Amino acid sequence: MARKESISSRMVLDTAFEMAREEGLKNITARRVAERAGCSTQPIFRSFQSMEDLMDGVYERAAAFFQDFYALYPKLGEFPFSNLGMAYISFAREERELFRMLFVSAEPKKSLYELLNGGAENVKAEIQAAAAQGCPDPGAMFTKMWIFIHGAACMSLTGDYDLSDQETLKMLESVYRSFLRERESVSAQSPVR
Amino acid sequence: MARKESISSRMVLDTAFEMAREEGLKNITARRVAERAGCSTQPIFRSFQSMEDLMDGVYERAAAFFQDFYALYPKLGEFPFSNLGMAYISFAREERELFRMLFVSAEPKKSLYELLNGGAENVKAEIQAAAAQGCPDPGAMFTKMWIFIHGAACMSLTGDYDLSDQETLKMLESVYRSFLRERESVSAQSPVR
DNA sequence: CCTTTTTTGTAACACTTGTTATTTTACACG
DNA sequence: CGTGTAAAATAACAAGTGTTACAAAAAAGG
Repeated sequence: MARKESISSRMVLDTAFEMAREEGLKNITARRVAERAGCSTQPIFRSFQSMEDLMDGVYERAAAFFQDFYALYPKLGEFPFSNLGMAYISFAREERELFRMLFVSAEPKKSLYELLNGGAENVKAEIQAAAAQGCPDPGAMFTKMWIFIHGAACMSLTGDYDLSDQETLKMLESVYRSFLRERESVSAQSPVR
Repeated sequence: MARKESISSRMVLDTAFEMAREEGLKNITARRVAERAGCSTQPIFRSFQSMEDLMDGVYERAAAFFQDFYALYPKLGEFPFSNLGMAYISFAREERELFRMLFVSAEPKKSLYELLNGGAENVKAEIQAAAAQGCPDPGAMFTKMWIFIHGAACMSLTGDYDLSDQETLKMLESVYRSFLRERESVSAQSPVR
């Protein structure tokens, strides 16, 4: 009875997401998405109420993408935080723009806990693993490890980090062992929410 | 013989810099700078060839601002990296937008060394101080300390870091001592250029 | 006071943006 | 084979951008 849909909202979101992946949210316009999708701007606004709406969708897609990346990341090290750390740093290196969007943008839409695969379960597991290895203050350990991991990830954004995965893994383990030995504890209040 | 200048290029740059300090470079337009400076857009383009030119000036001003901030930062701790670390982290917390512009933006115009007060002198001093305290691999020590410091700074950008200066200082010292004890060394190649 | 010269203000241009009105197109049912 | 209907294309609008042509203003020397 009516014309068949040729540009689905899925296709629009796919296109916008790929662009965001390559160049960030900054220069994504309705016309450029349309051009890349091979259509006019009309199908975009049929699927999404506004560009802001589409950008929200891109953000959600990026969050899901990170969660998949994390879930599928190969287990490289045996010590606590090795998997979380390596996945996080690799994500920053391989998906700079998505990492920026999710973890350093000015208006964070989701907290770290939300982004780490449906809550704090993974984080809790790492903390318990550290405790099992005799860490006197697992909370402080997590705080410090996380700051370090975040630092390496953010450093890769500006091209100031060029260690290989192997070197990174070795460094993370070395840092973890350093922290494990340290008796002094940081304040009880964790900076990571 | 001619009309007296009422809006100097200095005034224009001051205005644009203050705006960048508050909200970043993103939404700075000729008309908004003019409005805030209390003039039309004309004096802006008399002083600067283009908006890009003005933004370059803002960046240079931000770099100088950071160097002053660093130079004048009170000496809070005695251990190596305490001054550099505390100044860097405080700068990130107190001047989020400037920190973003200088240290996490996609197109870094100046390297870290250039930004750290005219070269690597301060960094070298920290490394030598660490060596004097018996650090077996001062280069690796610097790499790890710097990653940690950068991590804390970047974490404060998203509101995920809320330790006080005192707590931060204690944590930095604790981390430094952890690294000092660690015998294992990271790869010889430093990620920080 | 008048003229010259430079600075400033006004207004415009060309372009890009999100968004929407309107026309065209293509499908599926009668 | 029309014909109604939803989708897509076209083209427009309003707002905002950098930038510039041009007119108004102000200072200083004659």
